[in-house]
Amino acid sequence: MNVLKELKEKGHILSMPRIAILRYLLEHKTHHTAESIHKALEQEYPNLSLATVYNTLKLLSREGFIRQLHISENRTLYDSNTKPHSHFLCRICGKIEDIWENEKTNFPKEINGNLIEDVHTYYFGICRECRKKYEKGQSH
Amino acid sequence: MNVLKELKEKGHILSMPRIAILRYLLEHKTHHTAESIHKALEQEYPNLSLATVYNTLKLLSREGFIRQLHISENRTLYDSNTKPHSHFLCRICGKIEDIWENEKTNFPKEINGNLIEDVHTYYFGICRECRKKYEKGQSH
DNA sequence: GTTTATGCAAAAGTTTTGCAAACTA
DNA sequence: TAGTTTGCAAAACTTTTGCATAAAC
Repeated sequence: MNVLKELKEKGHILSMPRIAILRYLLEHKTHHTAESIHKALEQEYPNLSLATVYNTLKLLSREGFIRQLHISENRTLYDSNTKPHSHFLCRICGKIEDIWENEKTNFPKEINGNLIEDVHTYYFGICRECRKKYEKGQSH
Repeated sequence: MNVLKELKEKGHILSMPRIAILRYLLEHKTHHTAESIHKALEQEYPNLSLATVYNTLKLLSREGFIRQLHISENRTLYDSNTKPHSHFLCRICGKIEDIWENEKTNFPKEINGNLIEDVHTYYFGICRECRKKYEKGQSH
């Protein structure tokens, strides 16, 4: 994996837990919590600790291999899909959906003298499926 | 205050803590944490509890009097300025700045079948002041 | 008088940290 | 071997909750 090489070139040790977590994230390019990653790997790596998962996720965020999302309340999500995109959260069922908008790739590089390095856009509302359920409920 | 009347009309009791917190928020239209509000009011209301601040902020968010921001890590910010605007977070000093963009008032009402009710846009980068310091540091 | 909110303390949940042991280079 | 990282447990933080008391309507 190219990413492992990159991580090493940035001066970090390629430990077992790091390789395992990174491989899992690359094979599952979606949103994860530290706990969900830990759960997913605990069969294969029985003594992987949650603290290590947290520390690794922090490292991978710092180095730009994943993105942290703060769309859900009081819990960080880690997105292993780093292509620029937005997110939608359904306030009924809690589902999060990727939103692909062309203009998100070219955001302003400066606003009021502030250097802009990244943008996160979160949409909130009611998803397709919940709308259907709701409309059915209304119609009879 | 008109807002107090509104709160009452929505079926909520106008208790002392609620009036105090709401008045404070209206007089300080910026970003707060539950703790900062509690600190600001503890001289005037010595036995105001932090739990009540949290409960009141949740109520006010639900009723649309304030907006919750999740731009900082692992701590909710409450914005008493409800006019549609975005936010910028400096990754050096941690300062948060309001960003006023015209297009933020008319976001799409539907994306891929999902009903969009609200949008939060967070910009990340380096603020004016930190850029100056950094550029000075580079120049000698 | 009935209902709802408060304050306190305890609980719950997420994330971080200290440190001896284990691992990587 | 030197320097990092790990796992564990404990700590740190933010936020929520249960319940008797107090306040609002």
